[in-house]
Amino acid sequence: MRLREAALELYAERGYDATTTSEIAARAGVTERTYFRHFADKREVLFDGEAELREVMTAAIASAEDSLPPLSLVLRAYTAATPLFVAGRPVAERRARIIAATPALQERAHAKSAALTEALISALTQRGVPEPTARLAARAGAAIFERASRAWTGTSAQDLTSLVVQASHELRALT
Amino acid sequence: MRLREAALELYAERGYDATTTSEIAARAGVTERTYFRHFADKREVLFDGEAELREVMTAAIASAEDSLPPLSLVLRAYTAATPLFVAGRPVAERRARIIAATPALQERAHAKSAALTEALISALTQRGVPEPTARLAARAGAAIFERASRAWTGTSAQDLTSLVVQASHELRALT
DNA sequence: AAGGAAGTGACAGTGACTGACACCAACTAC
DNA sequence: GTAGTTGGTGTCAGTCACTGTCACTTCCTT
Repeated sequence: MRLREAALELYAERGYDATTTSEIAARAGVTERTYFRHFADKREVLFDGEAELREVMTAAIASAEDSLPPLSLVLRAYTAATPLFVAGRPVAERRARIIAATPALQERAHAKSAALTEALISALTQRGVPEPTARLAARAGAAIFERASRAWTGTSAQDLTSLVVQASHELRALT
Repeated sequence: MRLREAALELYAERGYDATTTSEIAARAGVTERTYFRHFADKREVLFDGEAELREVMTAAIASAEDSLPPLSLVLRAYTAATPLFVAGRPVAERRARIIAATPALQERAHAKSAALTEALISALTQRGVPEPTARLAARAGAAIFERASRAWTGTSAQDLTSLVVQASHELRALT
């Protein structure tokens, strides 16, 4: 979508607050009205990989072996999504800079990851995990993955999966 | 503040989307402009206990005994804040209903609790806890407290602190 | 009494977002 | 082939969240 690219450019060039949706639309060669037919609001342009991510991760939970404990299911979901992260790397980096500079976008980012966590919880409960346990597992998994992910983008050398395992041990050590 | 009460009433009566900031101001007996001198935006009226909460919790971490491990510090912070939760109970309940019915407010709520987590992380690192460990502990603590808090509002019978301990064991069992 | 700080009202302006209607392609049915 | 349907778009008008600016009051200080 050209709107996405246009927004990415403009937000990077002059900042989120200083760009109007009308400008984004203009750079993409369409009308402001058309912009709002594709994205719900000014922020949403930067957050539409989410749906695919959610599907991949919930599918990973749904199709995992029966023997796995809840937290492993969650971690499995995250590692199943690593191809998406790797593929989206170049865009994700530009995006991250913009979000880091814009409180309104950070808010949306938190909402998205909260929604993702809810989706994982729902995938777990559909497999029979009781809801309170599912909540705890999903949030623990998110914490573990965030920790691993930070280490990953920091060094960018190691394998993500092994970093996840390592972070799990760290969490275990904390409890 | 009368603006807070006015907003609470109007959001409950006709819903968040269907009330204007102008109406809130009018019910409080002031101008819309005055509303925006007190609150940054239409959502913020419902979220200003946050500052006090953050101070109490970070102070609890800063003033705890030296021997406590990171996760205990975080849980200590949450239990230190329970008087605030108890005191704010009646308002919190009305507030919760409104937030549950309004995606925009849920977004803000997530942002607030993320900001709180960041504050706890910072309080931990100021005590010498390395940042990655602090992040993990803060997020684990948040997960534990959420679980305990849900059980608390559900039954409303038991002591919150013991529910926190119980939730900690649940998390330990998951790892 | 003079002056400064803090809170407010009035007013004008920008920009995000919505609803309604018309237009134009491409594809389907008959 | 023509009619109708579907999906994407432009246009226009309108609402409302939010901001900058100026003037005014009140209260507190010196």
